Amino acid sequence: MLDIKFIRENKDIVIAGAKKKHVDVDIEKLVSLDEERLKLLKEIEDLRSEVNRVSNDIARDQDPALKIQLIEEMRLVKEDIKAKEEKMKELMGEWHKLMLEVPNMPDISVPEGKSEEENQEIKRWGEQTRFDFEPKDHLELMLNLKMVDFDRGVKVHGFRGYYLVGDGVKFSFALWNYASDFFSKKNFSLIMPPAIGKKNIFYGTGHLPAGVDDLYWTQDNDGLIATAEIPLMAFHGGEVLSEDELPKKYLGFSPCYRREAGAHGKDVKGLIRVNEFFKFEQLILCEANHDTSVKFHEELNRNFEEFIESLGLPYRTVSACGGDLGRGHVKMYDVEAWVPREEKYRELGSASYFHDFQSRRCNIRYKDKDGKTKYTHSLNATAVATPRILVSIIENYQSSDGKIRIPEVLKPYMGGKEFIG
RNA sequence: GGAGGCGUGGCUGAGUGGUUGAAGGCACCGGUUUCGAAAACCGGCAUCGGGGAAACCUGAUCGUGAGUUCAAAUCUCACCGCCUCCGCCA
Repeated sequence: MLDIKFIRENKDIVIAGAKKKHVDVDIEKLVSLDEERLKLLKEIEDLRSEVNRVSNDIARDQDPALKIQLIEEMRLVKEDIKAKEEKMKELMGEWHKLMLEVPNMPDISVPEGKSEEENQEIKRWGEQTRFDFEPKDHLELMLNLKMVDFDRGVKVHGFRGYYLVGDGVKFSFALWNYASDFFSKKNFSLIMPPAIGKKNIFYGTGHLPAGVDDLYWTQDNDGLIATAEIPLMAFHGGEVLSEDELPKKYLGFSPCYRREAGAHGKDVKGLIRVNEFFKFEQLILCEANHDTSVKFHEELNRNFEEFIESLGLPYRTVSACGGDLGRGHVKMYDVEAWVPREEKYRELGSASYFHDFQSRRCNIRYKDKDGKTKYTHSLNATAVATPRILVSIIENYQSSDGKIRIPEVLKPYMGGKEFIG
């Protein structure tokens, strides 16, 4: 959520920002609605002020006739207030709806573009893996090695259902333990959040209102989290932190549930796009300063790149274009790993920053050194998402006999074994 | 799931319809005192909006939301949360 004052005073910037993100929202309407809101607010408050004043007079005054007269007068004023409040309620409903739709402003460095096709490559690391044999895809490899069972997965969950079995499970644990150690060394505190959350927390990160159909809902109107980012942001919701406890760095680990409602026909096979998976997520709350946000954004992204490098996966980093950014994002990098069979880079995770867009919605503030209360900035980035990352590891580390060489750094977590299979 | 109790400022704790944004205490900040400190004494100390250059004026806030009333921390209803007991359970 943006500050209405900012929107009011920088209408043109906000309109341009929304346009860059290809978000259709009527800023002109919001601003004129806000003018109306302030005018009505003033009227209501003046009337209330009168009621307050006269009510005190009534309490003090001893003359019963005068009392009755004042009470009668106030009854009329009350009716006036009621009518105006009714109007206000209506107006606020629309005002709020519009406010939630206003996207955060993308950074000037964000490339123009409508969809992910126009994301801009900013870095490449490693040689694209080539084989002197016909490489298999992860599906075939993992099925042969009995790491995954899709037939029974679909039988049980339906479309996008899967079981991880045997070494598929072991490999996941290895990655989780490795990630936990790797990021803990970078001073992130481990958290396992609730995966079921009350509806309001989903507004905090910006997953609502736009993403209703992508989330799962329980009969109690709670939602299943799509990422640990959601409960991690809610963690300090409503709190006022002090500046010296910032930055807060958290490494959340949680199951993630996504309906992938808008993705029918996309990635229908394999482990790239599934309805439930596990993810370690980096999250930072820091002081409200653009340069600080940028610094931590680069740091988060670099952490993730280092992690991928340590696994020896060739990757590229792209800067997401305006149209590919979520509403709350100021800027986002995607890290994409090389998938040999498809001969293309596929997303492994992303790093984003939000300025105070999320903190404002979550009401996370801090007292700065001058004692002023401000909204923190927030950032987050993937640490590792399984089973998606298995796709690129399995395909890049395959040998001609269908075995999978285990990446050096994971060996200690796989009981020292060299190969799967 | 059943029964009961509770929710007031950073903490504690008064307050059951009328100048109560809220007594008292603790904590905190400033001052007096002191070589310095403690103690004592004096003063200050909620948040978020609106108007204003400012002084200041004004609205809202006692878990949340609605209602009754000229007037609500106080009365009514719903919801949320916490505690105790019973049931169920990894």
